Amino acid sequence: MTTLVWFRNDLRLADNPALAWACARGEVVPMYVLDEVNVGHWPLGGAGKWWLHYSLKEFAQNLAGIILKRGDAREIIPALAQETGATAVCWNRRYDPAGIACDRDLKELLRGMDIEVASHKANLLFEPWDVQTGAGDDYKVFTPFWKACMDKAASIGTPLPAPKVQVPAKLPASDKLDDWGLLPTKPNWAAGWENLWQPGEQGAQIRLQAFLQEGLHGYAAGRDMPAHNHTSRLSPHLHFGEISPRQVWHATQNAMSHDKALAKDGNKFLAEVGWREFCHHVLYHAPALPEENWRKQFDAYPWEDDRAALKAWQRGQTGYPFVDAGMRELWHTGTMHNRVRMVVASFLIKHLRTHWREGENWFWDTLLDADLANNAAGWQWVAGSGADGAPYFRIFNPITQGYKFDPDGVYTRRWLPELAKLPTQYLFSPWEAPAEVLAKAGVKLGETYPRPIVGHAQARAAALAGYEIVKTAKGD
DNA sequence: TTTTGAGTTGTTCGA
DNA sequence: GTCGAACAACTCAAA
Repeated sequence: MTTLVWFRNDLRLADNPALAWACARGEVVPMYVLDEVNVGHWPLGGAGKWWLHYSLKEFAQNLAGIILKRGDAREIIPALAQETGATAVCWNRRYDPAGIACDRDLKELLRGMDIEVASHKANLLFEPWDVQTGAGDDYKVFTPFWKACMDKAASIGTPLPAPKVQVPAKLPASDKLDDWGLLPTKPNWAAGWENLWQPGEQGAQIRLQAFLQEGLHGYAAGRDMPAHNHTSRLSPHLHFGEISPRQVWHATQNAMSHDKALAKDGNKFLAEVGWREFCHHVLYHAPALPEENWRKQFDAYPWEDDRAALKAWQRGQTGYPFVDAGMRELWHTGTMHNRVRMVVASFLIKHLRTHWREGENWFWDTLLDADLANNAAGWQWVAGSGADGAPYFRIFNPITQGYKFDPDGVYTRRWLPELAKLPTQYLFSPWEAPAEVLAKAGVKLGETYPRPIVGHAQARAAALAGYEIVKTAKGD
């Protein structure tokens, strides 16, 4: 019996329930659809396209063939099922609103054609509808959510091995990956990225093992220091499903069981995986999360619309070195350290009083790990409009944050070579440096590096004043 | 139903 | 220089 396996963000052989299910039935026709229709407001961003290209390239090799099609999945899948004589179609579930709607339509369509349809849990540890409060509601605060998850950790189960995949000798015609134009050309802003990242299932496993061996010990404290290698850097692999959260969970538990000293770091890391679960939980129960304030009172916030300021932020030219370092890391590598993400997001939202959606859009286009749930929930969290959000008065001081989390200035100097010779004392606020110090470091403010586009104290006061308006606004 | 305790990641001010 | 309190009240979740 032939099964059509529709791969989406689950580009892996191991621990892939849909693939395992299909293999148990017989022959497998693997396929991927570059669907630019069923995406809501969120067509794949530039960085994501780059990753997808290489991920698909490796995946096709591992599978010994995959059918690539571009277009509306609701038309392509039924047609291909018919062409291949598949008696079943299966996939792993996704949780974005447009994807859910598409899958629902397809299910009905295929069943009407007398084709069996099976969807599987693969990309989350816990289905969003399976985690409920005592009253049967969805969770809105992380800590009790994760506690409820941990109470049923036994349900996570064991990762599945990679199955033996029988692909028919003759597959229907496929697009050529290179014809999809997923890689940037003019200009090639991703030059050298292949040295930084290894997209694909193998790269994901290598990354996980490297993290468990080199990064996990000391993770709880080290994860906040952007100059150190204590973060897992698994997020793009997880986003594209080259590794499953269940594999991450088991490997981490395994490491913890062999070294009791890893308990604190391991649980902290798993809680971060828990935040990924929480973000998906929130998105599933509030599908407008990427577009609308989760707390309606924030509709009253008096946002600024300063295009020049937004551009300065995007380009890493705000005059606040810690912020600019992060934005340039993002542009040059397709990622940004988590601590710095919070600082740059706080700066855009609170210092520049720019709507969080501007930041969300920029991250969506430039982050390799851009993920609808994580991105939306993260930005709303910083804005204070989201689930379990930061209180309004938490306004990161971009100077203090630099001193605190990049005490030697290693990270900041790496991304701002024009300030490399500045003593650390002035690195995070060069405008405070005496003229002779600037001269000695070869810094000309306003020429080699910008003056701050806003004053910290002034911007902070303006942000707080904005929240006064939110405070008096009615909820829904 | 009502009550109670708690809530990822911070900053500033004044004693 | 260090340390605790204030920054608001609100919403959430469970007892």
